[in-house]
Amino acid sequence: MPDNTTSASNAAASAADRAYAEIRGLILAGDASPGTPLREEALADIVGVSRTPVRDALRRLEVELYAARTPGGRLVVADWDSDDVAEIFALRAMLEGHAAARAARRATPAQLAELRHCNAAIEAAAAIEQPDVARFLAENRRFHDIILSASASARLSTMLAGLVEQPIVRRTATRYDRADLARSAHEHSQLIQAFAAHDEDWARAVMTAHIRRALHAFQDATPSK
Amino acid sequence: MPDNTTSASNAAASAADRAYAEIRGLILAGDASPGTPLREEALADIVGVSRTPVRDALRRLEVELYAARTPGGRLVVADWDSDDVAEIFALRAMLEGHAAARAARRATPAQLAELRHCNAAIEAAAAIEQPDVARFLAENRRFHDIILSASASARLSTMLAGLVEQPIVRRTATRYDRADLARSAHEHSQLIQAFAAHDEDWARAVMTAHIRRALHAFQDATPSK
DNA sequence: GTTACTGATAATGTATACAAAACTGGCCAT
DNA sequence: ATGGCCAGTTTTGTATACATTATCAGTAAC
Repeated sequence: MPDNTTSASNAAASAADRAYAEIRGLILAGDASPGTPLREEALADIVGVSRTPVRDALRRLEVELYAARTPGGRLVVADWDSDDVAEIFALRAMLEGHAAARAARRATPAQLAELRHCNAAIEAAAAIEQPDVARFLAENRRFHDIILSASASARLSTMLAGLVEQPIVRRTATRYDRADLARSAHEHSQLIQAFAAHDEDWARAVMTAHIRRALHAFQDATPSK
Repeated sequence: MPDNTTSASNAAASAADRAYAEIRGLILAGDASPGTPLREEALADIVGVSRTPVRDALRRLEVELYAARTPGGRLVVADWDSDDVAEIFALRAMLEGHAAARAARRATPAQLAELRHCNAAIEAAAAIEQPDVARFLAENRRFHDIILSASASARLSTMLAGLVEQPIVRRTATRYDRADLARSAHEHSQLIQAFAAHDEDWARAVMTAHIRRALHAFQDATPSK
């Protein structure tokens, strides 16, 4: 699966992809706080490539709203307040709900099997004493990707691409509640049931609830910022 | 208003913007039919700029799904079947409905006045014997832009930017039904009422209905393709 | 006749040099 | 002091040359 935007630092990827991953990493890690200018040449030096692929990466980050443009055309690290996070989750709830509805209509037996397999891995990662959070995040991401591809809409995939990981990655810094992880897995299994029944409304409702709960889990885990 | 992506061919705009407008024009006019390769150098010759701004333009067109990438990384004009159009309208209905709900909460008296003024222009364009379709389209676009800015969500604006004009521009080729135009204006006035009452649900419902009706008007006006 | 390979060809990806525009500081006038 | 203006500097925008990768035609082996 050529999902190079997911993997952390694929050495074989193109210079533009490496620049994208690295700069996004700087932003998400907080090394570049909101408002910090993103200067092409400086970033080119950091990444070790020329300005051209850096420009490419910055354009992508701008579309995904990691970066914002000043009136004069310069880029700075975007500022995300709590309203922004709520808005992201609201949009995710709508769009992923829609994707789930479409997936319920189209899901093939093979895709259902894949989802079950994936969710089993998620449960395994959540069930143990010290939950394997990295594994959980990776498999969770894959679960949602499978649904997205089952929904068979390039537009949805494009729109959600910029939305999915953003808050999740930040939350990685905080610690996960084991109960939350188990709840996620349970909601996933409900989702699979809805797909198996080809019930669009059910799938949409479960997905919407799933995302909304994630919002509140996120807010609870994030002190105040 | 720095909305350069809307105007047809702003001579003062940057090379990248001109390339974007011109290439998109080629696609929407049908001069480049679906599947046609979009070669950077050839397009650079056509637009009269170098490959660099053409690359920029193509990246934008790719994000907005005017162009699709082949497995090897080459770009071709994207193919839009009727399912695709229906999907675009479904997404627009969700996202613009959401925007309307947010706008209902936030709309200022100044924005309401602007919307009323704008809709008066739309009614004027629709009321005359030979409707001024160009004027109608321009003002209609402005109407929706005002709502979008009243919704105060950069994310929504970004996401909808790539969605709004696409089917509308194509429909320009077909002739508009005068009754459709009048209906649009009427629905807009309902929308303004909902904003004035700060009723989010009402605004969302009216907007959703507005877009869904537009879908069916579009489908009726488009023979079969 | 079909398939697998190999080289030529043509496209995109990257680096760098140059042009244009925007920010910064200081100066001058009020 | 404050506000506007002008030059220097920095930063982005554009052009072009080079590197790398994908495509395709032709050929040989089966």
